[in-house]
Order: sequence, then C-alpha cells, then structure tokens
Amino acid sequence: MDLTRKLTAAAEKLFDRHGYMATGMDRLTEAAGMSSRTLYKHAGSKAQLMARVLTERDQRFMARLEVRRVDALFVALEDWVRIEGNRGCLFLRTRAETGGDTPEIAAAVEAHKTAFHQRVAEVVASDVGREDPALAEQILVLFEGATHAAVYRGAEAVTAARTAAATLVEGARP
Amino acid sequence: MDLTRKLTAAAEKLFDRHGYMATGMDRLTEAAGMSSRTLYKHAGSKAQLMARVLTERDQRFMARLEVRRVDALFVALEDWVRIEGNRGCLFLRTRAETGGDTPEIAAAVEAHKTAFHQRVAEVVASDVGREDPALAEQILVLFEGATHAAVYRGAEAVTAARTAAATLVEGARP
DNA sequence: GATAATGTAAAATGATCGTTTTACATCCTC
DNA sequence: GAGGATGTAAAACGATCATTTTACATTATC
Repeated sequence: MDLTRKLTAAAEKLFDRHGYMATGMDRLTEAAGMSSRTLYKHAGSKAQLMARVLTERDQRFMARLEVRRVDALFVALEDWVRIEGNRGCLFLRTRAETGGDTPEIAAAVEAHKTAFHQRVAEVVASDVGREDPALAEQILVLFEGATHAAVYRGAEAVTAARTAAATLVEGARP
Repeated sequence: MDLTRKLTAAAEKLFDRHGYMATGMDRLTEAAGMSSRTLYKHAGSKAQLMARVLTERDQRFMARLEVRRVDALFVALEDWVRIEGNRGCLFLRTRAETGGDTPEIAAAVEAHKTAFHQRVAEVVASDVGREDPALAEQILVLFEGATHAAVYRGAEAVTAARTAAATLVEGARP
C-alpha cells in the first residue's frame, strides 16, 4: 500500500468531483485515510498535490490515445467518459479555478495540452497519410467540444463528435 | 448609476477572471466601489450574485446568437472571444467549481445550456431548411469545442470550428 | 425641517482554510 | 534491544472566508 498513490487517487477523485478550491485538506485526510502530518509529507502542499494529480491523470489519459486512426480517438473518449465520468476537462477547470496564478498547476496544464495537441496531429497524420494541421485543429476542437458538451448532453455529444470527425477525415483523404 | 448593475458587472469580471471561489467579497466591494452593507443589500448572497451574473451573461450571450446561418454562429463566437476573452465557458466552470451543489447556480447553468442547445437547433434548421438534430448536435459540439480549445489554442480554434461547421452543413444540405 | 430611505466606514462574528506542531505509537534494521 | 524511520491523533496556528452589526452621513420627499 503505497501511501502516495492512495493519496493521489483520493485527491483526484475529490478534486474532480467537487473542484479544487472546494475540496478541503481535512476532507482529503479522511478520504485518503491518513493523518494530516503524513499527508503533507507526501503532498508537499495542496497546489503540489493538485499538480501531481494532473500529471498522473495526463499519463493515464494519454495512454488511451495511443492509436492510429481518428475514429479510435473518439472511441477512447467514449470509454473515458463512461469510466471516469463527464465533468469536463479537469486541466482546464483547475487552471480556471486558480486563474493561472499557481505556477505548478499552470505548468502541468500547459504540458498536458501541448502533448494532447501533438498527439492529435500525429493521429491525423497517421490516418490521412500526411500532415494536415488544419484538419488536426478541427479534430482537436471536436474532441474538446465532446468533452465539455458531454457534461450536459451526455454520451450523445461524443457520438456526434465521432460522426463529424469521420466526415471531416473522409473529406480530407487524398 | 445603478448600483446593482455596477455590482453585477464588477462581479462578472472578477468571477470570470479569477474563478468563483477564489474571488472574495472584500475584493468585490473594492471593485464595485461600495460598502459591504450595500453590496449585500443588492447581492443577497455570493451564490445569488453569481446566479445573477450568469443570468445576465446568458442574455448578453444569447442576444449575439440571434442569427439564421450556422456560419454566423461562429462569427458571433469570434467576436465574443475577441471582446470578452477566452477563458472557457463561465457557466460550466462555475457549476464545476460548486460541484453542482448550489441550487441557484445549477439552475442558471441549466437554463442557459438548454436555451443554447435550442438556439443551435433553430439556426441549423433555418440554415439547411429542415430540422436536423444530429447535425445540430455536431454544431453544438464544435461551438463548445471552439470555446474551450480557444483557451489554449487561441482564435485559431474558432476559425477551425467555423471551417468544419461549413463542411458539415454543406454535406447535410439537400 | 422632520422623516425615511439609502449610502459609507469599519469592527465583529463565527466558521473554515491550509499548514505546522506536539506528543505518542509502531515498525524494520543493525 | 537500541535507534531511526514512518505512522497516528489532535491541538494550535494565523489567515481568510462570507456575512452581520454598529455608528454615522447624505439625500429626497412630504
């Protein structure tokens, strides 16, 4: 039982469900099942803990996007939403909550979004056989839109994004 | 000088820029230029103030979407982002920050998103000449995606969404 | 020119925040 | 079996939170 893992997992759940600011450290100690002394030994600070949550989430999320076709991106998102829920992008939400003023959080968000953009561009290139930055931007927008529209439209939004992406990719194929 | 308007305008700016939870009432009194006594007479409570901010923003936003063609929706979004900035959807952000646990806020968000969905469906119907719920869902996803991708991709995201929407609408035209 | 409404300035309230500290218990390891 | 990590439990820290209250000034109306 790695306490750091246990803490990070509990923190991700609470931060995702209730927001960063609204989640108090006492709630975290209770959820993680450890004293505040131990929590701070592993967490450093609340902001550092949040940054670690984001970094770990980035790895878990990006691992699911190791695909070759655009359609598979949206299948992965369907899975993600079914398993992790549809509360929007935790990265953007956290940066918005902190106004971008917390350096470690802003850095984690920046790293994630850069990696995400690059991955989308790679998948698009792999799918249509050449680099197509304009199409990649469109797919990225569809993906981001599905993530956030799913908050109030549910899985239907992801399906719509998947269909739209198929249309756009088909039109761009040589 | 209507104090309520002045307060609501100042509150919208601060809430949008720094987040709901991170904006203290003392910062609000200072920004609105009034005593906390007067502020509470007009605001009721912080949550009620936020709900009023959202309701007013909804009106201002929806007024810009009174158009007949899908392309004009994205032109309106380009304008909005240029004027109001690109910090994502304040409605979704606020609901996420409060975990949906604040009734007046949750209601304001729900009302806005329902109206927004309906407006998109209307514009799509007006543009392609018949109701097309599937296309409307795709356009909604593109719009939401442009809003959130613009946070880190800038205006380019809105342009990409606009182009993609044109492609999708063209394909759906009879 | 008294009254009632509406404002300011500022202190007080009690709760909660993130973080640290004090005091004590286990547990490997040499 | 002594010593050093590593843990718990709980109090204490000072800051900050949303909100209320006290005391006083200004203005508009009858």
